[in-house]
Formats: sequence, structure tokens, C-alpha cells
Amino acid sequence: MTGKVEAAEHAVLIAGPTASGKSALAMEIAEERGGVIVNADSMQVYSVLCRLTARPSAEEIARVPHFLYGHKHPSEPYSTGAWLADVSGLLSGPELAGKPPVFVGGTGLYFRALLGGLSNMPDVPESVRQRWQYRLVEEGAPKLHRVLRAVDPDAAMVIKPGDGQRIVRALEIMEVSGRSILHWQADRGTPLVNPATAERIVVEPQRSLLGEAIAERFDRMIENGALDEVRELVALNLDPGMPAMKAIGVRELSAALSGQISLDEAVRLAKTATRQYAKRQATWFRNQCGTEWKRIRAIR
RNA sequence: GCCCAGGUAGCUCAGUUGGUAGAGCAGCGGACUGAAAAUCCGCGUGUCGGUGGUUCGAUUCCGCCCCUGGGCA
Repeated sequence: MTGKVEAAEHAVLIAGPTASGKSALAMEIAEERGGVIVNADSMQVYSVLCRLTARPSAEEIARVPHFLYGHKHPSEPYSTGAWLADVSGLLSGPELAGKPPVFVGGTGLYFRALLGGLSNMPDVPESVRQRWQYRLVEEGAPKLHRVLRAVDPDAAMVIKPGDGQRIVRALEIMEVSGRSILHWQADRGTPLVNPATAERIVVEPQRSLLGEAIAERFDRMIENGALDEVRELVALNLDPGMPAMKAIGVRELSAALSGQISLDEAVRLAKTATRQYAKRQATWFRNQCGTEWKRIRAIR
């Protein structure tokens, strides 16, 4: 699926929870080494959501080349695999011109994929996926888990009965390929960066400081027009299941825009949701990133 | 000043006909292979306002005090 792209040499990977100051660090490193910055965040790819996803400023983009930021419209479906394909295209194209890529973002799965953690899997037609998703909504996760247990007992053993999303994925793959998702997962993917020469950094700020930074930054997002972005996104009338609609703050701020809750309440809820997200990120980085990752602390 | 209603987890509250208490939210820990800012799993963190009394035993009953609402003056 990724063809035969040479794994990038001397890449820098910077992972960390939201608002941890990793973008500033990426700027420093990229400038120091004459590199470029590549987005490794699942939400910063969407065009409309600039403020709300804390994308780099125009000033920063003018200083250092940035890639894969805001290059997708929210109406387009996107995925880890699509991102990996975009990265692959970027690395094999002329844009980098030999400059070292500095990947920065908060999506742990993207970093795993970058290092070869995403196996090649058969494509699943949209119709198949939609049918299982429909059944998930209609019948509920436990019932679909029983279906999975019948067709793919091994996968059912690994996937929790409540985890609808993974149950659907396993069922899709089984239907399309006739083989268990575990079979496909047994083959590792190919890394897009050479793990031997990649420098890996994970930012792990103190939780309480991160909470403060999140609150402060969200207030700034509101000042800078995050509400307008949400208004624009809502006007597109997208399926609420689309990834961009799940960006933190979209649900909360659109509830405020329609008058269901006050703006203060929306801000409070969005800050809480962001803190909870940062906690999940921290759990990933703490436990999934091994000793090859250098751990640093600081927010800005 | 008097009358009423409250004071229980970080917050909102439930409850114990007397045997030291539990929900939601928040919080904490964990999982993670094409939706990953997603999805899922686990965990109660407490001078039951204070102080005396009754009692084998009081968060629960009684007295007094403190605090917060509301009402009457």
C-alpha cells in the first residue's frame, strides 16, 4: 500500500499531550537542523478547524515549512492509514529536498504507524463498514460481540464486549477477507522512518501544569475566533460521526451556539474534555513509548 | 432577634426505623493496528458541620453552638 519508499533518515519524532508545548520544541529543533515540520495529529489535518485544534500560526509556518496541516476538508473521511499514505507521498516527493522531517503531534497511533506498527490490511468497502456500523447502533455492542465470537472467536477473546468500534472493525475484516484481523496483524508494516536513526522525544509535563495550560489556551482559542470555526463546521451539515465532528470543543461550542447551554458552560465542558483527552494521551505515551524515547518535561 | 429548610466524597445529592455510608459528575490507573481529539476497561478518594448527652454502640435520637439559604420582624 505504501509502495517502496525509503525510510526517512534522521527523522525527529516529538510526541506529547495537547498543550504540552511540543510545537514550540519542534520549531526550535527544525530551525536548528534546517528541517521541516510534519503534522502527526489526527485533528490538525482538517482545514476548517485551525484555532480549535491549535494549529501552528501563519508566522510559524513562514519560518519553517509545515506539512499535512489543514490539508483535508472535514467532509472527507480520513484515517491513520490515509495519514500514513500522505506521509509516504511526502517523503518520496520533492518537497523535503533532503531536509530532515520533524514529526510532531499528539496521536500515539500515528507514531506507532510511522514506526511500522500498522499492518497492511485489505480495503473495506464503505458499504460493508456502514452495514456493521448500522447494526452496532441498532443491536448494541454486546450483541455484535456475540456475532464476532461465532465468526472469529480469537478476535472476540481479545476485544471487550463493550468496544463497539473494534468489534465492527474485526467483523469488517473478517467479512471482506475471510480471515481474522489477528491474522493480518501478525505481519508488521514497514516503517516510514528508519528507527535506527530516528530521534524520539516524548513531552511529559506535570498534570496540574498541563491543566492550567489547557484552560488558558482554550480561552485564547475563544478570543481568536474558535466559535466562528465551529459555526462554519456546523453549517456543512456533516454526519456527526465524521472524525472532524469529534474534535474537542465542537460539540460543546455548537451547543452554546444553538443556545442549549451558556458559553461559560460550554467552555467549562470543553476544558474538562481536553483534560481527559490529555490524560489518555499521557497514558499512551507513558506505557507505549519504550526507552528509545527521551522523556522531557516542560511546557514552553 | 424569631421561624423554617439545609450542612454527608472535589461538586450536586441519596441514605442509614441506631451497627462508622453510596450514586452521578469531577478525579486517578489501564488498554489501544485505517473513526485514535476515537473506542473501551477498572478504581470511592469521607473527622457524615462542631460539641455535650442518651446508648453496648450515634453520621442517624436529644440539647447547645457554628455556618448557609429563605421567611417574619
